[in-house]
Amino acid sequence: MQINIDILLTYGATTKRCLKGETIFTEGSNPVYYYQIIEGEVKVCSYNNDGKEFIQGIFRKGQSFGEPPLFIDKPYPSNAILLTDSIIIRLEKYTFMGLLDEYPDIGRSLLKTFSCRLYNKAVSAQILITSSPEERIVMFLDEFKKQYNLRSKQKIPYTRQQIADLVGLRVETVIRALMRLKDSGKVEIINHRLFY
Amino acid sequence: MQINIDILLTYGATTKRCLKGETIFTEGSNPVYYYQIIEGEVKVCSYNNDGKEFIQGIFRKGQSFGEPPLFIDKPYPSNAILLTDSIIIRLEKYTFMGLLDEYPDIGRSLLKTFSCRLYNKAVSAQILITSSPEERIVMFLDEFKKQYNLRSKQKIPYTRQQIADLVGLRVETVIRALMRLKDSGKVEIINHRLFY
DNA sequence: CGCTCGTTTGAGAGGACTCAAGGTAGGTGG
DNA sequence: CCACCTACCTTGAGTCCTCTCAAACGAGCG
Repeated sequence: MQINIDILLTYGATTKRCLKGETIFTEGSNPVYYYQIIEGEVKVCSYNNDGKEFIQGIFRKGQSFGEPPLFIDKPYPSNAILLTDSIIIRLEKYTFMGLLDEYPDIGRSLLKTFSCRLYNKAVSAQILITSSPEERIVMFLDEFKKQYNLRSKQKIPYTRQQIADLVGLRVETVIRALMRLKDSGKVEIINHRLFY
Repeated sequence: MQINIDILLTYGATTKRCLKGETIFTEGSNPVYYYQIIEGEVKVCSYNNDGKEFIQGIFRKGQSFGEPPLFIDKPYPSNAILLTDSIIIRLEKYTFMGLLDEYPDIGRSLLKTFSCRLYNKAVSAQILITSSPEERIVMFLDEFKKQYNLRSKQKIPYTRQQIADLVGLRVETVIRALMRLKDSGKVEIINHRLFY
């Protein structure tokens, strides 16, 4: 989802520079803004009782995030945290709703975005119930590449810890699985960098 | 999501009686219809490489299902199978899109539905990465009750197998976890029937 | 009664997790 | 240019517990 920045500004949106590690919203709080990334990276994540982190998704330049709770009367189920220094533009919830009324196309593309996300969630649920760590990781990598239309042997822009948090495993397990995947030729690891 | 049946019929939707076990659509096939349940129950599920089933969701009377792929050019990521004899109404994809144009309210409520589902998926991802079976099940039951606004000590309308397939465990594990939950007083089991 | 579908119980194996420690790369500052 | 720091990666050993397989029990229905 991406709304033209000029339109957002016309509607009174404000931009803000933020630092790596800053929190945009937290689990349990009530949604007030529509957010879109002008520059930088955001992770949306939550924690289970053990304190284990699960990354619902990582959003990059141009993408919006955290919209669903705006439409239903529920607090955020997750946290949004900056992975890098970023510039974020945000628009007040009610203004955003007005904008939706004015521009039916935005509603339509939001439907598309949500559809896409639901699709991805269906796939990632699939990943989460797969028992073999190798399979989980390969499924995740496949999905990642499909999402960004990448060809073979791309550098994977995730740390082992992030992969672990995305597929629901522990770092050590991810590392050991990646080793086996390297041995069987499915991935390449050059100087600790992962390629697929 | 629920569209008025008369409107659907006006637009040329057709209703059909179907039998328990029938498949409405299958993983990998291309979406052609919007579906809504007039009577009965549908499970949307997929299978991982081990053949283990994962239930993405169970839909009941009045609900629509399988809409997201209509909006993006992707095949279904899951199968839809009838859990009971049912009556299903379906509308051709392109007609459905036209209907969306005519009735902005439908688009709006679809956004709400999708938001709800994304919210639930966020929660269920949370469930899937939780290690303790007891916790998984309790989280699932909590979510189920919240979704339907139920109070305490409700009969849970799922078989152990279905719970297992919903939270990503094996039947036996679910049964043993339920036993422990019964012992600790968190659930009640009367004559094999589960209450929470 | 006899079928079917769902539930229960037991024993054993495998493998992810945990904890603890050490290694490596890239950036910073003296 | 080197020492240091931090974030990330890697390895090992041991435990725990889910999964697997196999078998039996229970309830509902024609």
